[in-house]
Amino acid sequence: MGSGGGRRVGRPRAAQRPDSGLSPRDELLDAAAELFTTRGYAATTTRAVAERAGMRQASMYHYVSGKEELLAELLESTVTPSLAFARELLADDATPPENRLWELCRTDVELLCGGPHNLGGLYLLPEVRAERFAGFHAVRAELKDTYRQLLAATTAGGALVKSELDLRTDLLFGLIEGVILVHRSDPERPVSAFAEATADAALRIAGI
Amino acid sequence: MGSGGGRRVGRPRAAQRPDSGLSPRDELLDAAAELFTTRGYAATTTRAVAERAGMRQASMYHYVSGKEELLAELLESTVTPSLAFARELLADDATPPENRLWELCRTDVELLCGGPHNLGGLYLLPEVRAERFAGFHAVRAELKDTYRQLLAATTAGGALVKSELDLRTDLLFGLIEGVILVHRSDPERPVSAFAEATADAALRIAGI
DNA sequence: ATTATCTATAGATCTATAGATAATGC
DNA sequence: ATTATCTATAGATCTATAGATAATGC
Repeated sequence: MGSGGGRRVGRPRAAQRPDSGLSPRDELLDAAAELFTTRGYAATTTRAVAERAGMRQASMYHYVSGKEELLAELLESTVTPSLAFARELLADDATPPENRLWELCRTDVELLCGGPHNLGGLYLLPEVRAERFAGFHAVRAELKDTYRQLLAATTAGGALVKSELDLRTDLLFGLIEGVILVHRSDPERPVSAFAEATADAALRIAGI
Repeated sequence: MGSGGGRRVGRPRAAQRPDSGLSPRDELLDAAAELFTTRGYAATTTRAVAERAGMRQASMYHYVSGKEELLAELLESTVTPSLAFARELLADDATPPENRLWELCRTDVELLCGGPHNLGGLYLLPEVRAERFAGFHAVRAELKDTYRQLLAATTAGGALVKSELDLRTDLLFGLIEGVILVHRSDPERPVSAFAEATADAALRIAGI
């Protein structure tokens, strides 16, 4: 797929552009990511997404059923890698829980703030709370639970009663997701040093 | 203003409701706060705001020029009290800076998460970045600068070079605003204990 | 023949204005 | 007369479908 040199089946696009190397569906997802994070979901029209992806508004429907599908896919694609890594860390009982928790924080900040668009910013969209995105919420809840388990496994965390552990988990997870706001206000800051500093801060919050 | 017993000038409203005690403009602001925070700004129609406030869509224009004015006013009304209090604290040199910073964090969390609607949630709307809301951004920037100055005045903060101080300020301010996300995910949690716990966490982040 | 795209558009909004109406105030 | 509201609607969208078109593939 992707390029292929030139000749492609089907009517040519009206506005020809240099081949991006992406499949048309990925071009749409990329365009949607950019527009949803900067202008918001409701404020982004199907026309804006399609034209940014290099096609006409109606052609979009050849690849997706509408805006909702684009947002659902973008959301899941951001949280799924986090969860996969979190599960690995949870299983790795050769490393002290404190170190694993730090590493989880650091990679999550990298994932939320790295990449071309501010994908983490999607989490802030009010529309995300809709039932339609239950899949995303389920994965995110499982990720949060991994934070809780790792925190509970630390020396400091082991000493907490449930309500305290829950509060610490919420603050910890809140700091990690809140980092989206910090990144948004200064997108130029180098991500990797920032991710480490945030992981340090996260452990301090957790009382470690 | 407000009630007055009953008899009011002008054509009666089509859908009569018990007197809320608020002026019509405040009824509109209240309705907008609820809808903007839950559904988002772009997704909220002028009709939805007006009817929730108890009047017909067109009547809204008697009080405001449109949705933008409502959002601008709501934004400023949330951040202005924070800044007023922050200035007081900055001037109060009888109290140790550590205690003043803690108090600032605590009250800001109360202001962001207290109140009937999740007003802090307005900060998360993508539309807020628009030039139109420069007034809000200016006030917010001044508030953030107060955090920086208080942090710099602490023993721990005084030892930091500028770039470190900036990073700590960003993380600290990010935690406070990120608390909106935590509150959103569990609005039932009692605010005042939560505000204190967040202030504790904030000072730990700041390295105090 | 199959495919990817296009153009055109119906139907459903949504905003903001124009002008009518039903109260009180004097 | 003044005021707060109403009803009606023009003009500007925006979404999703129908049907045409311009490529390649066989």
